[in-house]
Amino acid sequence: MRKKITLKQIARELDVSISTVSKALKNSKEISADTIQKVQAFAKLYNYRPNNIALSLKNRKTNTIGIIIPEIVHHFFSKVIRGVELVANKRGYNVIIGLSNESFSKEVINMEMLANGSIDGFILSMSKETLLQQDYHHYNETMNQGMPIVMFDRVVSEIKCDKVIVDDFNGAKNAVQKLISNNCEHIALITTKDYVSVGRLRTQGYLEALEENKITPQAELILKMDDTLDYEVHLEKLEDEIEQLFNAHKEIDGVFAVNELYALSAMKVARRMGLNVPNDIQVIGFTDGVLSKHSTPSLTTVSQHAQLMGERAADLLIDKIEKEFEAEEEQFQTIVINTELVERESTK
Amino acid sequence: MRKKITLKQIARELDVSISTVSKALKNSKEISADTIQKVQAFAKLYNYRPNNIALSLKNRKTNTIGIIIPEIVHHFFSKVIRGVELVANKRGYNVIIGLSNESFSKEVINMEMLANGSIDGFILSMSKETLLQQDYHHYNETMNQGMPIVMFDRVVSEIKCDKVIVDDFNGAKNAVQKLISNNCEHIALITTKDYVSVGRLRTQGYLEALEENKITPQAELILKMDDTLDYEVHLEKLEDEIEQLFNAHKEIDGVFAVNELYALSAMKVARRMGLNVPNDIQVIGFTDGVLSKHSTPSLTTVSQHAQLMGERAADLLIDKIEKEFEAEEEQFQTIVINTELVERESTK
DNA sequence: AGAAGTCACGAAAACGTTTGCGTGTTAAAA
DNA sequence: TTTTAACACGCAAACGTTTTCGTGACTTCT
Repeated sequence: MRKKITLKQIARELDVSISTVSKALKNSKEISADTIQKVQAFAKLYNYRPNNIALSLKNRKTNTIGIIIPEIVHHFFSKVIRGVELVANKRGYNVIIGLSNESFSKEVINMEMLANGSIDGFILSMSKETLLQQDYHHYNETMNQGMPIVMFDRVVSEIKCDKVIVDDFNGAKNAVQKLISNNCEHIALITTKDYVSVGRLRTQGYLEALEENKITPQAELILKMDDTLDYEVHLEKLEDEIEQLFNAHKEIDGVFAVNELYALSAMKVARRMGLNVPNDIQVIGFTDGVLSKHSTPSLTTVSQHAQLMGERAADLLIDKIEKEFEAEEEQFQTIVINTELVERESTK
Repeated sequence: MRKKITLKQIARELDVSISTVSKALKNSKEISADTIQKVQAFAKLYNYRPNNIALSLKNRKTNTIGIIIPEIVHHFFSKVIRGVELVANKRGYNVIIGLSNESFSKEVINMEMLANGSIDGFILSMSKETLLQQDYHHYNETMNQGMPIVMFDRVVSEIKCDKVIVDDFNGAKNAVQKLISNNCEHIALITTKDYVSVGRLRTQGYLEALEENKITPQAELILKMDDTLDYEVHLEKLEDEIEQLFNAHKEIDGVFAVNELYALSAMKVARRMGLNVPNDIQVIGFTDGVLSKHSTPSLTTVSQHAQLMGERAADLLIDKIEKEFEAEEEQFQTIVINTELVERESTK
């Protein structure tokens, strides 16, 4: 087992200086053809590779981007990561991940770990806890130190940085419009509490679609779940509440849910109550998940193009990193990713 | 926007030497209380943090581990990552990811990118293409340079390194035994081609269970899918073949599938043919996915404890990294993770 | 043959740390 | 008062690169 070889070792073996070796490997014309040949042969033999860390230190650039997400076991986020990784690799960058686990403190810790020189910039989506506490100092501190940040999906207007978001409002609106066009007259909304911006926007889209069609929104048809609960408990409670809703409002013939699981639960409850999807009740979910495609009936959803979001975020970030030197006045942009209604069997 | 501050800058401002600053920050007793106080106050004011890259270079240690997986948009792998991240963070390490996308060359490229000093060790699962080509030189080269590797799930005996694997054989055997105990007499197997070791082992488990129960395995009940196909095409073909199988063998009353999707497809086809799950036909899948839990009927599966695998792999790797100095003769271990049969609605 | 230019290479600084050791100043011991 | 010891700090090397600049040995003009 021979360890990695360095310039210094090559230099010693070949009895030349370190600089000569370095230049020879780069085919510098300062070096004679003889020496170049000799050095390169030796380097190849010993499989020399420049040490990345040394390069990073010298160049004050790591060619690595950090991505911090609340959770990785989640289709949306893993698709985003894939997108990020895709363009990052293409552009010569590595990706280092940090999971906040929806916790504020873990988010802060993780960012601090990476911000100390390990990476050139951040791509991140805020944890729910951060969203709740509305404490954004760590983002601003990081940016103040000259580290660019691109936020995606869960953003907040108070933070000035580049952003990539989904057009939640129109996505929801179009989905509900679809239900209306399919002759639904009593459309329920299953959503989360409002502190997450995306939930709020989707609710607004729902309301807007109703109003445009002269349908008076009914508060009783809106179910707001508390999604900070433990997963298992949550699911049971969710089904219970949906069942109550359906029982109290037999007239419901359409459901728009802000995520896949809510939509699936609605279908499950409906079936349990003897209702047929999509004949008695139509359902649309919001997400990019895998459940929708494989459920029975398969679920019509609003696709978020998660991978595309990752790609755009990465491009945005790398662009900013690489033209850092032009210290023109900061110019932030927000990219809005359009949603797409993927029609499957849960709607007519 | 003030950039990150360094020891040198603090030293200059306070008119002391760099070493004094460094020592003061570490509360060295070489330094007077006065100076310590002064330096620390200044450092706190400017939010000084040691530069990680410089530390990595100096210590010849990055405190980062690289993980290379074939695909991230996949519950099994993202759960593994979560496990790795969990213990890595707890033990003071970062995680950097590389996706091979099931491609040999991408795997090699990615490993080379990371092996040049960016990380202290690898955790990886082989790509299908690598498995097919049986070209393992990059693993051996990496290990020869003193970089420890821990492989998980998809492993191969030719490579000498630490491994974390699932007990595929017994997992499969127990699942099939369960079907048999539930009075299934004609059990079909839906699997992949044999080049992936895990597929082969699961098949063996299936056969073993049959034999132990004096049931003669029938080749016609075994469906081997070619999973190198494009996903969509694959799915259609899969359903077709399952349907043919079911039609040709109406006596089938149990199905064991080597992954979630195959199991789900089997249920789908069965339902389409008017069969009731689990009354007419019982189904068990192999996986840790999210589909099983939320399908209707929900699917009985062999859980792989993916997160646990990640945790064990990370511990194994970090242990090796940290006792690297004891250059005793290499000792590799293989950790076998037991599976667990999670009973749901697709079995009686 | 002396001046000028080319060639091929080495020295050294820089990136930001840590740390062993040397040193000047002061205080305590002889 | 001289020797010794403690104290508080600075120097310099090291990690592995890249790159600017300097320099000795030839070659080539005039």
